[in-house]
Amino acid sequence: MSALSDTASPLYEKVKDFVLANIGSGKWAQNARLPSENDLVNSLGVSRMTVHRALRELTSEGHLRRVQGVGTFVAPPKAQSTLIEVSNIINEIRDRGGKHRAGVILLERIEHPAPAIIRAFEFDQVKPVDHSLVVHFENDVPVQLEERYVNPALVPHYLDQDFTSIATLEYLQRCTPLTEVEHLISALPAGPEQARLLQMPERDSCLVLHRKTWTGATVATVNTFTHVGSRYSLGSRYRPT
Amino acid sequence: MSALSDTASPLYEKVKDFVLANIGSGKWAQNARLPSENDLVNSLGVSRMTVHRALRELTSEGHLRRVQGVGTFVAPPKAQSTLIEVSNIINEIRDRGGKHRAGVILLERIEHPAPAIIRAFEFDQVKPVDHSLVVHFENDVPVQLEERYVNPALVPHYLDQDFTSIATLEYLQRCTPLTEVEHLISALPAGPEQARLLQMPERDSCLVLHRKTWTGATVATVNTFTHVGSRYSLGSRYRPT
DNA sequence: GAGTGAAACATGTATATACATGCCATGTCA
DNA sequence: TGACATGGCATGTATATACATGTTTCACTC
Repeated sequence: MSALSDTASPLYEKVKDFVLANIGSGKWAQNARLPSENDLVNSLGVSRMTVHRALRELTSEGHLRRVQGVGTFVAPPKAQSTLIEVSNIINEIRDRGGKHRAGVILLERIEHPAPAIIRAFEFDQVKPVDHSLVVHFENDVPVQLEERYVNPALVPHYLDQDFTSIATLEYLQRCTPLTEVEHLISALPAGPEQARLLQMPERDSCLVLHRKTWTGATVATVNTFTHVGSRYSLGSRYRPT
Repeated sequence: MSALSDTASPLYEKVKDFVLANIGSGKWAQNARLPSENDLVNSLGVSRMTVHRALRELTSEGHLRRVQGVGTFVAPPKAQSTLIEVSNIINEIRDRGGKHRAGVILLERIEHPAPAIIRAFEFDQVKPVDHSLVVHFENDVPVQLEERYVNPALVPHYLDQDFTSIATLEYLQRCTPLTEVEHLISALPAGPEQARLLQMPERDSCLVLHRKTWTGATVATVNTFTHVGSRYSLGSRYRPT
């Protein structure tokens, strides 16, 4: 009666999956202490070296934190990729000081079968997709337009999210064990709809961030249009291990 | 008479250092085959598990490529960070097909003590810095302006580089064992000089990539101005291990 | 009560051993 | 000459064992 899966993957992979599942389900919360290696040896029925390898790899991947003589702990959500701070515009406005006000308007929110434009983004073509359109304000001036295509099945409680208080990219980052990320950044003249929503002249430039996230075979896409005049920028910092 | 260092680090670390040293010195060239695990066991005097761990970690770090039943090989220089394909505009133009021509003009190339603007970039303030200004053309139309501040001491043979044939970011990526990378992307109206060099109206938008690379304490900076009308974009794809 | 030392316990490393798995070259047989 | 089997060799995994190293706890001593 083992808690490990019965797939064909190696044992140490099963141990890793077991640990990740417990973290993902919330059973082992952030900074919580894991059972010791010997506990896992007893409860999982594998050798200590196997457990040790699994925990060591999870540590080097950033999921765990280990302290010799003390124990193993769930690491805070890691910066899984670069560009994660990108477009967290709510925080940016907040950091500018007290006299600025951040605001958000949710313009549209529908669930619908994937149309052509979404199929082009390689969405799972069967299930409906949550499409939402959000405008970010600073002092009642629109500075950013976010267009999201997210498969709700992928993200737990995605539909319950409060878009006004939580940065969406940050939330997605937290919840999706992403397997691949693609960023495309360009500067394009605003189309009619973008110009209307951002209250800007129609041919003025938008800074566009197209972000595509894979989790297994499913894809989530976020397009962010930023009014150039707003002088926001997108940044990232990467520190290799 | 072991080939391993006599520092206090663990054995498997010494094996890793030994392998990396042989790769770095060029003794084991790219795609060359390494001695087998058993060979290394005999020549280094450590157990196979220790050798195996070292090689496994180097593989997961992207330095080696291993094929079961075949052997271990020196991996091609890894994509050390995301955004590496960024701005490799020479390749992008070449990939568009035969009817396009890529061109480059080196406008300015001086070595000078770091002025204020460079000190602001946290350069080593003592040594002179190579400053160069390069314009990329497609079919005689300027599409991109690159402004580089590089410490020549950092990059071997940097001054001998042929800017017209080799993508600079690619070259820097190859040569510098970077410890940290920062990207800042913004869309800004072109200033007088940028407008003149890119032959564009002065207030039209530029897509600007500011790239700052640390190697230890020294810093290299590349600013890239792309004319929005050229419809080039900056992209990256990240695949976590 | 304060300080000390040792036990208990955690992770970290190193080794020997065994077997599994995959690739390739060699040799045999048709 | 071609197809196939096989042995050799490479990496991959799993285990038991031993010891090293760092932290906490707790009992004992002064």
